[in-house]
This record gives sequence, structure tokens and C-alpha cells, in this order.
Amino acid sequence: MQVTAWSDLQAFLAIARAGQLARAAHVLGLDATTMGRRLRRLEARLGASLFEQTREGQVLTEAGERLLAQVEGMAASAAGIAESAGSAGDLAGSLRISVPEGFGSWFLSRHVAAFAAAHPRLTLDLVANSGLLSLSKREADIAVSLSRPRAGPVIARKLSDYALRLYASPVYFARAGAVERAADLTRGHDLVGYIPDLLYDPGLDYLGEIHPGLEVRMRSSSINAQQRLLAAGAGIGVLPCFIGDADQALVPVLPERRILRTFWLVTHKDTHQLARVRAGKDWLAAAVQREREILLAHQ
Amino acid sequence: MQVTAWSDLQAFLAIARAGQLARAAHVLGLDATTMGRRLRRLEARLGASLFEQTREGQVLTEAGERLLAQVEGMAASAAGIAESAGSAGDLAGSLRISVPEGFGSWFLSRHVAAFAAAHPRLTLDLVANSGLLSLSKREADIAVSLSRPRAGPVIARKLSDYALRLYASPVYFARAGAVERAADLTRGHDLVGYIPDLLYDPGLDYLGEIHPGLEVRMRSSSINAQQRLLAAGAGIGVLPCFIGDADQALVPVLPERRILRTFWLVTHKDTHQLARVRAGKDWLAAAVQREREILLAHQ
DNA sequence: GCGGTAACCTGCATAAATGCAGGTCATAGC
DNA sequence: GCTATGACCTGCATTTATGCAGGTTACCGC
Repeated sequence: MQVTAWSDLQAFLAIARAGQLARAAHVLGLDATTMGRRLRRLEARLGASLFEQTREGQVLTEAGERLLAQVEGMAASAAGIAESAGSAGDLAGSLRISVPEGFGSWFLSRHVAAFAAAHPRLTLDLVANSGLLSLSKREADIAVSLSRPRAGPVIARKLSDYALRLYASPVYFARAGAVERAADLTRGHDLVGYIPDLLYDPGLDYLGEIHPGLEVRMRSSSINAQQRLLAAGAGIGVLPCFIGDADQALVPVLPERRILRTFWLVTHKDTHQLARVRAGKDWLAAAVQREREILLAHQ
Repeated sequence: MQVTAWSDLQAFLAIARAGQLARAAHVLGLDATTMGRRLRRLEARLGASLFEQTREGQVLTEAGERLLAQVEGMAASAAGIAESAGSAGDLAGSLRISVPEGFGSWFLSRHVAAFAAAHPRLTLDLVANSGLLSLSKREADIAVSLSRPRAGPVIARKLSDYALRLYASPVYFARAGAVERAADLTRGHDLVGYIPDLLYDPGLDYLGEIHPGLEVRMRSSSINAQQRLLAAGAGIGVLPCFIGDADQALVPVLPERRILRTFWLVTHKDTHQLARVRAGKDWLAAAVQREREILLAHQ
């Protein structure tokens, strides 16, 4: 349809500004495959190649440079619209976001001030619990979950992948000895983990990916409690890297054993277009995009 | 998705410029229901009502006026893009359009010069035959058909409704007497129509909608031939109003008996995004939009 | 040539958008 | 109140877009 013309220009602009197709995709909340398709479609529509592929990403061609100058003009006008909407339709009321405990306290907590500053009349309820509030029951406006909900009147989209690793304190190693291989964990080592009966998400069953047969000695339903146990030298456990790497008292164990999980952004289908809900979604997406290196923790 | 933001602004602009939601929908090749949805979505996103409904259509609210000023800025930049694309990517080659014979000769023929002027290096093949060329076999780039193709690698979208009526010459009435009711056609009148065995589209079977049991005395597979027969006083027949009303030698018979049919715009799914194919589609859509009163022939 | 990084492609399942038709509602002129 | 005109709503089928995963290709530094 003709109306995709402007939105493909918007996609083009995002790529030009990001310098990388995948990064632009993430900024706009699209899959990279989709962003590639949109770019191809725009190029077909204009009959011109807009980017050359380089090792670092996409570099504008001459035609792309010319187009960018014009699309920047559109963007300037669009920015004025967003600004007017921001002031004229200043968000008020409250926004309740239910997130995994660790994500809330160790990651989002340093982004809340920016959100509050941007929306002075909006009250943000950041519910960081073991277990999530129900969107179906309208207990929260937005949820960040560890698995994608398949049923119910909700819309889910991938927020970000994140990495986890085993961590322990040097204090613990001094007491219990080093770990050379995963098999070492089956004997003579104390493991910290979740309470199997109280897993609020099957994705929290990490140890099965480290080595079969590992048994947890000290259990908690709270990732914050687990982190403190590890920092105090109580044992070895799996933490998201954005927590483990941030705690100076901890070091990674078998760092090559890197587990990946995904955060999902979930909203209710009836309210996902509300301005304050979209503001929350955009804020979350921008936050994880800005710190995706920390979330992915390649090394 | 966020990328719909710009396309919804494009939809808003079309409504603001057209003054009517349905007209704007047609300009952008959307259904009016869809256009309404997009408007609602934009209003939800911006938290503002953009139009007030009046009897004549949509009138901008204050918020709408402010938004329009900004979106016009985007449109000015977008116009520059279209202009650059038009000149930089000046269309060349050929474009073959297969259309129903009457539509080609009586309607499109007066629009061809404008298209040719706009695309001086593009050769236009307007194939106006009884029966259409096959898009599946790439015999044509675009087809205008009387029914919507359901199978094959093609994309169909409604181009326009058009009206048909019975017509005859005053010369004929002088010879055969007047027609007061549809039933009069079953006796003492000569009917002109298509050859049943050679109907290239079931939609051409009009007489069944006038009155049951009507039999055609003079048959032709060519609408132009039928038109000439009627103009020469040979009988009564059904013509599209854009033909019948244009022929000074003809008058409508039982004008309240107005038949509606639909033209469908068909392209091949692999080539519908090609610039020259899109140019042809846009030209066709604009042409029927410009003369839709003639096509619909309310009175 | 190898390896790291990014993009592209394809198939397929899923989600979202769209089109259509029918019915109802809103606006105004008469 | 009636009528004409336009918009809105809903349900549902269809179409289109998107996401995902896996594999391949392209770009370059080493």
C-alpha cells in the first residue's frame, strides 16, 4: 500500500542514523529481517540503492545521502509533532510495570529517574517481584517476562536477550577450592539457586544447562537474596551477568559456560496503544538498547 | 509498531487534504474502514481528537490544525523525495496494461496523453481487448479485470465500482416503440448483448439482472461493436454509463434500473513494487478517482 | 586463508492489518 | 421528522507483514 511509503522512509532514517541495520531494527522495535525487507522495498520503490554494505555496517550511497537530506527534513517536522504531543498531551496518571526482580533492581532502577524526569506528572509503579502481575487481570500495564505468553489478551514482543553465568565469591573459593570443569560442581561444592516448587517461570531452571545432576543446597525465590548469598561466600550460583558483573564481590565461574535467556515485553491488547503505555514501552526498549552490551555480556 | 507512526501521519494528511475520510481512503488505495482505524490509532497515540465530523465530511479541530501545519512540513520534504525519485529514477522501458475493451477505449484513452507526458521514456501498451492478458504468464504488467482473481501469483485490489444501464437510440424507439417496464423487453424488442459462449467474465452477464428470460438477438464479443449497433438503432442493450452517457446518439432505457460492477486492479506479486508498475497503478487509481462521478453515474 | 562482524535469504508459523458487507449513528438542510 | 450524506462499528475472512531460526554471503583486518 502507498501508505507504507512514509514508514519505509522512517525505517531508512533509522538505519542511516544507526549505521547498522540490526541496531536500527532494534530502535524501531522490529526484527532485523523485517528491517532488511523494508529497506529492499524502499530501494525497489525508489529504483536506487541506498546503502553499501561494509564490515562495520551500512554506509550511505550517493543516492542515500541525497535521500537522507530530505528525510531529515521530514524527521525535523516529525520531531516537532512528538514534542507538541509530549507537551500538549502531557502524560498523567500512573503506569505500573511488573518486572523480574533482578531486572528491576539491578537494571531498570538506574533508568527510572530519567523516565520520571521526562514524565513529571506520571506516577511509575515498578513492581519488581519474584513472579509477575497479571496483565489479563489488569494488575499491571506492562510486564517484562522471562517467557513469551502464548494465550490471553496480551501482546508480546521480544525485549532483549540477556546472558547469565555462574558466579561465586573469592571468599568461597578460598574455602571450597577452585572449579576447573562443570563436573567439579557435582562434588564438594555448594550451589545456590531457585526453589524448584516455586519457579515462577520454567526459564529459571538454569542449572540443567550447566551440568546434569546438579543439586542446590541453598535455595531462595529471590534473585537478590541469591546474589547476597553468593557475595557472602555461601556458594556458587547462576546470575544474570548484568548483576554478577556489577557486583565487585563476585567473579564468574567457568565463564565460557554462558547461558542465554530472553526478556519479553508484554502489554494488554486493549491498552497497548495508550500514550502512557507506549511511553513505558519505548522507555524500556531504549533502556535495553542503550545497555545491550551489559545485558549480553559477551566477555 | 512504532514505524506506523509516520504512515498514520500520511493518512492524516490525506484526510485533511481530501476533507472526507472515504475520499482520502481512495486516494491512498485503502478501504474507508481502514482509514478510520488509522485515524483512530493516530488520535489515540497523540491523545487528541483531530477532526470533527460534519455533514460534508471531516473538519479539523484546533489540535488537528496544529498537527497539519507540522505534517505539511513532512509532506514538503516527501514531495522533494518523490520529485528526485521521479527525475533521478526516470522511468524507462515499457508498461503493458490489459484492460476491458470499453474501459480502454472510452475511459482510459483520454488519460493516456497525461501519462505519456509524465513519463516520456516509458512506452505504454494499452491492450484493450475482449478478454484479458495473463499476468501469471507475464503477458501484461497490469490488468484491469471485471472480477477479482482468486488464484495465481497476483495481487488484486478494487479499482472502482462503475454503473451500467440499458441504452438505445431514439431511431430505434421510433421503429419499435417505447419501453415502459422491464417486462416489455420480453416481447417486441431487439436486444444486443454478449455471446454467452464467449463471455470472458461471468460479470458480463447483465441481462439476467434486468429481467429473467431476456434473449439477445444480436450478439458481439466487442463492447465497441455493441455500442455501434445500439447507436445505429439496431436494438437495446446494456452499456457502462461512461460509454452510454458519452454517446450523443443514445439515451438510457429504464434509467432506474442501474447495474453496478467493479473494476479490479491486478498486478503480479513479483513485480507490483517495480517503479514503473507502481506508476501505472497510481495513474489508474488517480484517473478513476478523478472521474468517479462518470463511472458511478448516479443520475 | 581465516576469523569476526554484519547482512541477506528462505521457509514457515504467527500476528497484525486490511477489505468487505451490513447495519447503525451523526450531521444538517428542508 | 424526514432525507441525504458521511462516518463509525462489528464480525469475519483474507491478505500482508512480521518474527524466528538456521544457513549463507559479504566485508575486511590480520
